[in-house]
Amino acid sequence: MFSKACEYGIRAAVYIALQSLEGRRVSVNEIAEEIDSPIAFTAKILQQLSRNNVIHSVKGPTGGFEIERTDMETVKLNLIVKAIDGDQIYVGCGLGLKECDADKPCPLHDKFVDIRTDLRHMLESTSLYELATGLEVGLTYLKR
Amino acid sequence: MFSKACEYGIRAAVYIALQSLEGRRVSVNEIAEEIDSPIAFTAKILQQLSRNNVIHSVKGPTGGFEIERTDMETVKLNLIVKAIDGDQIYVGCGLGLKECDADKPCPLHDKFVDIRTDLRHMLESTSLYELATGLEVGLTYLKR
DNA sequence: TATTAATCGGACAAAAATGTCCTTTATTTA
DNA sequence: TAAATAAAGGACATTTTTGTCCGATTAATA
Ligand code: FES
Ligand code: FES
Repeated sequence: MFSKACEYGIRAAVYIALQSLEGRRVSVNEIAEEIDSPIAFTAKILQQLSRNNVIHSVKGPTGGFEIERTDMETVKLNLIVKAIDGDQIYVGCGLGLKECDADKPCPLHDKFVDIRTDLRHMLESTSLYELATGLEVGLTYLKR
Repeated sequence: MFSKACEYGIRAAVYIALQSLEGRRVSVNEIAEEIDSPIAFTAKILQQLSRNNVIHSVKGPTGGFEIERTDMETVKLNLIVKAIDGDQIYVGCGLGLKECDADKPCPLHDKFVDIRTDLRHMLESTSLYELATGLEVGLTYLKR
């Protein structure tokens, strides 16, 4: 469904949000440890998210990654997915035709669009804050 | 969502079903031409589908691929997807945790499972016959 | 029976995704 | 001001996916 990079990106962003709620700024090393992801690869993904203003980075000692409280409510998952995986999942044809076009649809078009629309709505309506608070309460996990 | 191999596999199976309805057996070359896919790669995928009894192959002159009329009604898309992509899309965690486990869920679990379940039901209820007849009527396309 | 047409299967090649390493840059603090 | 710390970024390595090539096998037909 999502690329590995995107999965790490979402998990990392949720972890950063969680720690930002506590006023803590976190390093790549801590993030990778807490979400069980490869450090250097995670660093690349965090750069992407930073460039796309999903998270905020600070260089130097006491530096690290954080998310403003207001951002973590306005930033929805679709922003992260688009930043990392692009928009193929939102606009691409389920059977791989060059474009998804309702005027010349593939055999699966109608049924596929239903699913894709649900997925899009879900991603557009889910904020980092919502996911982080579930974590905070101890109901959900970022690694196993 | 699906791998390229799986996309080609579904398109190929639908085309074979369509031609089998006309009593025609089709070659890899014709299939690849009609669904706009790489010939040799398509051949590999057809082998997989043949081994998994999704389609039937016949060697030698006048040979090719076909699907029994009864099979094309009982074979649902989930069989093709499982044969080619495995079952990660059915059982995997949306955020990439080692397993998806409702007892120790990732932050996205509930929302992701809803989508995944819809997708699974769609694939389990859609037959090749259904997709092929849409094509036959000229409402849908396998290439663009 | 020889030729031909088709899939099968294995080895290989190319491209994309995933992952690593190392140097540079910015910033804090001693 | 020097040392230490942390992200940024570029080059490189590995793995997976996608795609190609070619000889072996099977079966129809002249
Ligand atoms: S054309 Fe295939 S999903 Fe729309
Ligand atoms: S645990 Fe992540 S989707 Fe179920």
